[in-house]
Amino acid sequence: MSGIADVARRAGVSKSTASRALTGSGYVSDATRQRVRDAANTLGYVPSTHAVSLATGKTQTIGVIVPHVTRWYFGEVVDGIQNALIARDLDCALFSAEPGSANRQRMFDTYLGRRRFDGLITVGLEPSTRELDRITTIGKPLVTIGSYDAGTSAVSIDDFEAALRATQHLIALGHSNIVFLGGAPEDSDHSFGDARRVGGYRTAMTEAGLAEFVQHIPCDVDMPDGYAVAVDFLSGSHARPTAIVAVCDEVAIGAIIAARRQGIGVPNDLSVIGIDDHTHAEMFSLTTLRQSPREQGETAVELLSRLIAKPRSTPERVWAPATMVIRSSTAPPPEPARL
Amino acid sequence: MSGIADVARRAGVSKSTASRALTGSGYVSDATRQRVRDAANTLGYVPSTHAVSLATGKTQTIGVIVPHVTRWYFGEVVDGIQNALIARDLDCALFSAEPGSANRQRMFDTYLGRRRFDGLITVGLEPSTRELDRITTIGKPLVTIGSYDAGTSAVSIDDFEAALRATQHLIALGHSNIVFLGGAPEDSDHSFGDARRVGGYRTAMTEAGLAEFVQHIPCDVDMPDGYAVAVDFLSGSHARPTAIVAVCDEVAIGAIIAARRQGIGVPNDLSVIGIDDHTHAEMFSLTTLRQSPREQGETAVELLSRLIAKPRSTPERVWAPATMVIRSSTAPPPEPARL
DNA sequence: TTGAAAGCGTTACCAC
DNA sequence: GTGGTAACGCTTTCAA
Repeated sequence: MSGIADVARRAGVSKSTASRALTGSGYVSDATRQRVRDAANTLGYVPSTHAVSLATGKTQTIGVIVPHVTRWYFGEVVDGIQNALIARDLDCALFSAEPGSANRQRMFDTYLGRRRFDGLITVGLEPSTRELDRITTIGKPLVTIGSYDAGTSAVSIDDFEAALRATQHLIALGHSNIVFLGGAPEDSDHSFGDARRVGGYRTAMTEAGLAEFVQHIPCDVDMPDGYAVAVDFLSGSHARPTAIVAVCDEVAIGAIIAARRQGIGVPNDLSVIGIDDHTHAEMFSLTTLRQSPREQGETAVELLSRLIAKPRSTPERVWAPATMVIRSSTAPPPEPARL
Repeated sequence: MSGIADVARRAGVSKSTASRALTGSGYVSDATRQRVRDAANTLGYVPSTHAVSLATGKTQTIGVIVPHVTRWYFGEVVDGIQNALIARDLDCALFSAEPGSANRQRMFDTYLGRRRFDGLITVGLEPSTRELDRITTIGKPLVTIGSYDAGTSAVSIDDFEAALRATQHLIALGHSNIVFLGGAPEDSDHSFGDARRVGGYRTAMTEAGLAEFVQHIPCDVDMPDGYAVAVDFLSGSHARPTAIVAVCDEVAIGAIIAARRQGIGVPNDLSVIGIDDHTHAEMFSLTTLRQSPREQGETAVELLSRLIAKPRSTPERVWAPATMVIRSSTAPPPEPARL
């Protein structure tokens, strides 16, 4: 574990010169620079990041806050962030903030306060006002992925438009009785992306004169609950819808499985469209709006790096693309419905 | 951003006393301790971790190496680790090491060398000998989850026994033509847990005098590939097996979906058993051996903490439990097979 | 029980 | 171009 002093001695220069040669800041002759580098190499010199941090005030770390890492979207984003970070020689400190957990509170109180990061990326975070307040008073650059939008730098798809297009696709196929499946109930106070998607659906329906058919069936945003809720309402006595817009692919897939279980053919009896293009979407021939959380993670790192380099620059809002991928879970409604 | 000097001044003591009072090391009178604490509180004092690290040599961070975070097992483990870490006031530095990626190499070379962690947890890592070498020469405490076993502290289920029991369950139901689905091919050089599971299956079959039926069908360890490969061999012309032992639940679920698609009834025509008790297992009524990656993560943190506290202590090997959860994807073989 | 001062390993300012 | 030296913010002897 040799330090910069050892390197300097071996290269026959002072610590300051060695530092300059190694970090590339300030004037050093090419000859000395080479000597210092050689010395560092043969010594296997690795700078102590603590010392560097203490001296520079930079941590070379960025913090990532994520509700949990087990849902597809979050996992992909984290992997994307990781990749971008490694390429830039930055460390990734992961903080999970499961909604409602004691640890979340602790994380906000203790961890954030330590400021062991040069910048923060929050993914899918739906902060309470108290939490939001905490985050902003930290005073570190911040980029938000796929969640709230408070004038900070942010990247996400346009949730409203994605759901709008998904719904319009169904309408164009001839459907009228279209249901929106998934997300928190309308009156819930923390519904961010979900709520915008419901909004897009609602608007598409209304604009097409189908306001009477508008129906939002809330459920947890995961496959098992999508399945369970779909089983329930598909077997209900009311007029079964001919199409479903799901809040995301996981819920869509849950619905497809539910339908199959009940002998309801997809897409012949029921069309289903999702949002995401989940890894499993192809397997279920799911028509969906593709987004790439991985790339969103990379983009966020890019924005954050810029913010760290120029702290006073204005926040940027990046709209990630969502492109329609038509597979075979959507089709025109069955004949009777057309009458 | 007040420092310990400010606290000391406000409490009317020296920096050293303030430090002792706050860290709880060394003698301080109760009265002064209280005064220092009050001062720290009103000032909102947060120690600079860099300075602390520099002075103590401890980083208060533990590193977690994981291939990626998008598979169920890994995601759950990481969440478990996170939870345990937060409770101990430790930071989590995440390193992804996707097999074969350029970043993996970079991570091993650069990141590990920085030693910005007091200990390391590797999850499902299947290290090359070069990588293994690198990890051990780091000289930091190490705990391994669900992967190789090199005399270091480790936690995982007994893969061999889990597959053995899964297979025996099928045999007890009356099956003979039982296939093992998933994992790397036998001759692959990096097959760790998978290979042990194949071994358990093979042993159970042999012991039951069913050696002639032994058949390992490799596939990637995820649902889409389990599905694809199952579609293939279930529709093949050869005698279809009456039961499948899947390397994990994701593959098992893929197989179930494949079977359904082909009109093969589960469990009437085909029994399927998995290992994991994946979040989706219940939804597919999957019989499986339950393990809790979350708890394994927590256990690993516990082992690691002990190792960090007493660096010379001997490594511990923890076998996580795997308990059979019988749902309805397994049943006796169809009549013809019994003859 | 307390305080002064010496590190910990860098960077950065300021002379030379 | 280069070297001396003072930070950076804390912990930890060692005296008192």
